[in-house]
Amino acid sequence: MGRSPCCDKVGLKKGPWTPEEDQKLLAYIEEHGHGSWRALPAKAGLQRCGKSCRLRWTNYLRPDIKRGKFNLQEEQTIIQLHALLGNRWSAIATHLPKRTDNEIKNYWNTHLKKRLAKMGIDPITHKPKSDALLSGTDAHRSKNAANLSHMAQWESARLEAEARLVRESKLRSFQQRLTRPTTTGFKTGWNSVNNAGFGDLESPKSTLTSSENGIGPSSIPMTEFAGTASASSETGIIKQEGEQEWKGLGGSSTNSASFTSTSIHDIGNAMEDGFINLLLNDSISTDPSLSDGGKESDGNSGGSHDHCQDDDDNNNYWNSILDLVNSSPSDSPMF
DNA sequence: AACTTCACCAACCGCTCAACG
DNA sequence: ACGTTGAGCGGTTGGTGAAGT
Repeated sequence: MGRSPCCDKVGLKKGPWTPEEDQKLLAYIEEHGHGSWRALPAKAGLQRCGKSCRLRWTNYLRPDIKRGKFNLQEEQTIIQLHALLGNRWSAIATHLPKRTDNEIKNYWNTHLKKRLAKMGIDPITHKPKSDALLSGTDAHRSKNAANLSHMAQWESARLEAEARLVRESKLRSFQQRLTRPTTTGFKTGWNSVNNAGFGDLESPKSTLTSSENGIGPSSIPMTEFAGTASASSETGIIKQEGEQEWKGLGGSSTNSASFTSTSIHDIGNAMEDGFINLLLNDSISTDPSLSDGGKESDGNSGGSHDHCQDDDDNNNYWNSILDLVNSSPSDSPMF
């Protein structure tokens, strides 16, 4: 798997792009498409490596890019998807129309990560920091320890499920094209994306994107997360089309210790049976201010909440994440 | 006004994976 | 089956402007 020499080649320019270079690249792609990135620079008359051209195009020049400040909704989306997907920026980016993975990554690193840290939330685990975990009563410590264990279990399951989904989605995508175009609910949602004709759009996305699409059906707007300031319902959870396939997502209180992901033939089932309950029932401690629309904490980060309230908040937080995943890009951001 | 520190973000680097011969 | 190549992804760096001293 040799790495391409790329910009190591002598004579190739590096560093910031000039307006002239941008113009050349834009003009060439508009006329010919990018084709082979490696071959593009020579054809376009650029002293750049193909990789540099590709990055410039995907992160800056592409016409469907939205630039500027992230709004509250976008922040919520990033935080909540990050809680679920981790640093899978390209996957997260598919839920944020017109935003690039690079931009999201930068925004996370420069804003959101710090904000969460400031709120006492570990930006990696999206849980209260360890020092917080170690404080409190024995009962709380015990519970937190259990949560850690569950989180590890969940993470493991999630990764495995994701990997499986990548493989299966490709197969299923092909099969679906041959059979039925209709979709309802999350289990087939990704097929709707595939069937919706996105195939002829340029897709620089990796298999992770496929996996991600597999989780989320299309056509559901990313609005109003649980517990957000804008939440419209009592619970803050929007009932989405296809939610019946998520039955029990928020209401069940059965113990999820039996969850295994070794046969996640259908990630929906796996999520139902497994980490959803696990998350919702075991009350993963999360700063409630997170659920507050991603806004800066107003200072009542848990202290004024009783135990039940914490559980509700946690449920809402993770519900909202799952709800979000149950949605998909309102349009195709990248492709 | 000069200097330092901080924040932001475009771009690069290096790794991985898939396609292809 | 194996090696090579192209492309994508995530982590990191470095330049630049803003804010602070």
